[in-house]
Amino acid sequence: MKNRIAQLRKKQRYSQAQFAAAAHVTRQTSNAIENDKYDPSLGLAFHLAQILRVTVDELFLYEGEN
Amino acid sequence: MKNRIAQLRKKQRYSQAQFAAAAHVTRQTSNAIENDKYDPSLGLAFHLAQILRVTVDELFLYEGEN
DNA sequence: ACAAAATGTAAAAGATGCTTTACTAAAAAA
DNA sequence: TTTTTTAGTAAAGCATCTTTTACATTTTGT
Repeated sequence: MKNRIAQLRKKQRYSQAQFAAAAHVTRQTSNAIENDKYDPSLGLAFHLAQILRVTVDELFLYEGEN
Repeated sequence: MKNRIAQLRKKQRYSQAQFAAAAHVTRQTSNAIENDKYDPSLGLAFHLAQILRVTVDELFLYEGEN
């Protein structure tokens, strides 16, 4: 699943560390998600979307992968 | 996190078993999610939303829980 | 060029999601 | 009421997500 985290994070001038702190997760988690190492939990997906002021559907691009 | 799965599933006249089959998960998984035992993975959330023809944001109600 | 900040990555451990097997209870249909 | 279908629940095991600690590389600022 692809996402637009990096794009939107940069637009709001967050570093990965700042963004991770805002989301109450570690920088490693934030980085892994941003770089498609794995998908976040649903709750975290909502939280990230909220911080970036978009919907979950706008932040993540689901392509029937499975 | 609350959800509207039961409501929308019934509207489309799926049994839990039929719905689970459509989603390619077990009936137990479908039932547990529907009854708020745990949240689905993000991928499954998208899949369920797709089957019920709503967005993830419409299907799940995030209330800043955590 | 040098220092500082930001990003990428890895391994181990704990937490959560999903499956399998199996059994019970409630609701619908006959 | 009896049968059949649908829904709820539980425990064990494997898979995935997240943290912690730690280090390497790249980018930015001076």
